[in-house]
Amino acid sequence: MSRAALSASLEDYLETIYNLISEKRAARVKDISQRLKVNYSSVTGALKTLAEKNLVNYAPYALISLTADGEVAARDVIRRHTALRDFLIRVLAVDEKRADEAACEMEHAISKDILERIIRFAEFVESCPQGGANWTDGVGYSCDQCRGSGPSVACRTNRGLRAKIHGPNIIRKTRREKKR
Amino acid sequence: MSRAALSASLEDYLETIYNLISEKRAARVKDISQRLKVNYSSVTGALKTLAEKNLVNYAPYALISLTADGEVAARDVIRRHTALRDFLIRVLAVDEKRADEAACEMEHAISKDILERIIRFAEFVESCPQGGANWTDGVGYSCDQCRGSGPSVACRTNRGLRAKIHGPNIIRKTRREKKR
DNA sequence: GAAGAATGTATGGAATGCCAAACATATTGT
DNA sequence: ACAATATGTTTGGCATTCCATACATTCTTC
Repeated sequence: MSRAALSASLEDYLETIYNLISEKRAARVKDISQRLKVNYSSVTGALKTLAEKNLVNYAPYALISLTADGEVAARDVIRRHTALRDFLIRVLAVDEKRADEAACEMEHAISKDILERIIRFAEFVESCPQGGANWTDGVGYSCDQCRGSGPSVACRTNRGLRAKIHGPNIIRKTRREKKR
Repeated sequence: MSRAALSASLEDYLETIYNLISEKRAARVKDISQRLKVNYSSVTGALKTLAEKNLVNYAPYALISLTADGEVAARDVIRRHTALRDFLIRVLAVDEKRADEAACEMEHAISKDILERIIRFAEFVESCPQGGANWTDGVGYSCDQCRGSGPSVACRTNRGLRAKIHGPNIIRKTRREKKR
């Protein structure tokens, strides 16, 4: 099929085009160029590539729009971006600006499987009263019972359980895999 | 700071070299090539680049070692890899193989700030019983208090949201994915 | 210790993705 | 309407990173 896995760069273009269209009803080379901080000519080049892949409707000097396929692909990227952003903000307490920047960089390197878990986990942390952790700058995380810096007594009592649930300690050997 | 920010590719080479040296006391072109699934000639090329940057000691046909700077850089990559891997395994309950693969891809796209938080958060989840969430395949996350058939008091307070997490409707089966 | 196997290097070429500068088209202001 | 300006395109060039092929060196084995 045509599902030929887009490069990070092309994903960025798609995402930007989608956002521009939702915000301003139209995407222009100039705006894409500004957002992505690349040269006009880079944008033209990318648009041609995306047009070849049938993801954007592109004609010289005309406004740019997404094809149906392009919209699907863009939404997928944005879903990853949003999920990561939410996770960073809600779970790791990263401020919005940084979370957005970081999501930008990480969104291209995340599998569906892990994305799902991140989404679920963020939802869980948000909704489960037991799961609430608080980030204290310069200190780390604590929950209401564990306030202060180190783990409390209560926290220690359950270590065995934790270990049982999550399995024994982890081997730290790394293995490499071919990239994209 | 001669820190000229390495490419993802060069980081992979460094990491691999480091691991090979710790495992086998020596890094060879052949082994690097195998681990990274690239051609011998790509390895030679990368080694030259790394040598120019004073990160590896490279002489044709000789064993490869890291310089002091190279070792620092490699450890930094590995720290990111390990932290991500641990987080994925311990917090998101991803199986080891996948966690390792994912860490590989994400390790190049993560800022120091966020890395620190991830490390702290994983530590927190590990040590605080209140922060422990459990991933149930096909169901999602739950905490100990939310377990079992009936919702606990704590959970009832949040019933609407909890239904979203625990309810049978949102998540159906584990989905397979490929891509990338 | 030399033939053959294994390992490593050099070269040339391909794909991606960026930029600068020259050129083309469109839009705007008077 | 049309000159000035803004926007978009083309071209050529550079850097990265990979591969295939041919060549070079080192290691192994008889």
